[in-house]
Amino acid sequence: MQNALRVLEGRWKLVILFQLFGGQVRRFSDLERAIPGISQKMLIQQLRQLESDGVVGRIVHHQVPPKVEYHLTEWGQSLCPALDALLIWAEGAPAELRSRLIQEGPDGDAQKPETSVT
Amino acid sequence: MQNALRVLEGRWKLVILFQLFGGQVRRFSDLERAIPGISQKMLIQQLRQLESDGVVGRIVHHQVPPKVEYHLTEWGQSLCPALDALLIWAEGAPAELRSRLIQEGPDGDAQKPETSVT
DNA sequence: CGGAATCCAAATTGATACTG
DNA sequence: CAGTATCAATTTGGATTCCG
Repeated sequence: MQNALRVLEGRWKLVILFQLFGGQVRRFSDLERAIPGISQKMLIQQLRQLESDGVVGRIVHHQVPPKVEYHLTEWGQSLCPALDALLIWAEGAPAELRSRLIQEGPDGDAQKPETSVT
Repeated sequence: MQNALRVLEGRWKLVILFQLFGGQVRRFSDLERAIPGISQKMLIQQLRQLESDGVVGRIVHHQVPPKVEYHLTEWGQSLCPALDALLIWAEGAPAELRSRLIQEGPDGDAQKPETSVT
């Protein structure tokens, strides 16, 4: 079980999966454009991992300008309900969050203990 | 939206959340024991992040042997449907995965191109 | 018990440049 | 277009020691 969750680990995995949500087929450059901030390296790396984990499928069209399309595999599709639920959850995010996380990368070993006491 | 997803990023975040699933209240040591492989440092770190992101709540009981309990906040609770869906998804994981991921940590810039061609 | 602090190694990510 | 290659910068993770 932990193993399955590890498939989703990674800075861009979920974001990518959302792009492929519902059976969408997208080209490499489409994804690149659709995901601001991601680098080619990260995009291809995460895609490769998702691919080798069996969540994403890749199809190469040998044309003059190369064309490669990505999509969710069958198992990947079975993730949709979860992605959907996550989407709903994300919408209910506290307004603070929407802006805070942008600047400060996760963590930093910051601390501010006692939150509530009895 | 990307922001909300980042809240769940982290090697142990989801695992911890699953422990708090459904309104469970657990002590620090409970979590430590329930999550094999995690270190105190990681546990406290991830908990603090989840806390500052408003997903997890923390209550300190000033007793002789200290006692601290963690639980999902209201927003955290709203994540349950998603966790549930993930649980279901994870169960349908290909048998291969169940064992593969254990050894090889994610990535490593590994590559094996052409998966399927037209 | 429930951390905090430190040190340090390893993994992940990012920016940039280059290629078939 | 769809990557690959490299290198540097962050992050992450683990082990250990100490504290109220």
